[in-house]
Amino acid sequence: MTIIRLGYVAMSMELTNSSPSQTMTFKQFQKLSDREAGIRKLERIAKSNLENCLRLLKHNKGNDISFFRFSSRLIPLANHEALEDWNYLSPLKEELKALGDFAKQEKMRVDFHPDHFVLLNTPKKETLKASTTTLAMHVRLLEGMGIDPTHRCVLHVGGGYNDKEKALERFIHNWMYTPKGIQDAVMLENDDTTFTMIDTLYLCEKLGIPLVFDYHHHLACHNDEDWEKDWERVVSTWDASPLPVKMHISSPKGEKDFRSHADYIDIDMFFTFLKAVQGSTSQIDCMIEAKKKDQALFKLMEEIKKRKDIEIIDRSTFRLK
DNA sequence: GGTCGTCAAGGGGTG
DNA sequence: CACCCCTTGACGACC
Repeated sequence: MTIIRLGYVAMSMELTNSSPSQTMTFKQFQKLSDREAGIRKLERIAKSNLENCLRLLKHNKGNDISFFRFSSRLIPLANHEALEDWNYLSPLKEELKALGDFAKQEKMRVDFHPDHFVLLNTPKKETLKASTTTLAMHVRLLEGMGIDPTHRCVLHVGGGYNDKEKALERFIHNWMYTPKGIQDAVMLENDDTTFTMIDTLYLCEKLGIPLVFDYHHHLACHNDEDWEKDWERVVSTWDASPLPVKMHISSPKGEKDFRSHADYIDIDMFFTFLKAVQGSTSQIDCMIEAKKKDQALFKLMEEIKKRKDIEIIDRSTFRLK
């Protein structure tokens, strides 16, 4: 019997004034006459983001939620090339450790999803360098928290560049030049426009990377692939991971804007997926990507509780009968 | 207190 | 090659 654990992304719609993504744009930073004062301000914003992030984890604990994606904007301008000399880690040591200690103490699965400008298959050297720098920042933050970075960063395969086969091969080529510390942190996700489940499986099996299956993306971009037929292969990409199988769950906003995320999760679509994977592995962690964030998780659980074919474990975890 | 424009990134599509 | 749209949340300006 497969345990299903739900998580949500980055911010809460319930907790007020708890943004972990407050920011200062580079344009604002440049306007400041005193660069050192600007850096101190960046540090104050980062501290507030980390403190709010800890509040979010405590909010999660209070609601039995033990699966959470950190915002990738915790440290504003951390990977900006004009601030390469800024050591953002040392002034944030305590806050990072507090976050990691709490997550470990409460046995929470926490991870990141660096945004879609992080591209490992780009043909441009500068873009690859910036992507590697951004990934290195994510790994450093995890290390600062005292959390093993293994399989904590979900990425897309990248751009198609008018030649999908070549773009896949370039991923492999660039991967060989990617530091091992970053390789170990990466998971790959099928996307909604270019790289299907089978395309992504090709890379994952070849390079030993866990595949995060996004069912909504699959419905948007599948090339007539039968996902159920190859689901076992997806599960196998997690064999060597210390973490359970992970997937993304979201629902289309509408027919016209099918690829956009709806406010909440369509329970019927979710259960169509769950029924098909039932029994395939001991646990699946489902990251809810909905506009209403934690409220979407709570609403989904309310609907799930009404069903007769499930057994509730806690406020974010259940099992199919 | 809503609403709109701006910020930042790379890819992708159009002309 | 030029342009604009995609996406995200924050935030300033405006009435």
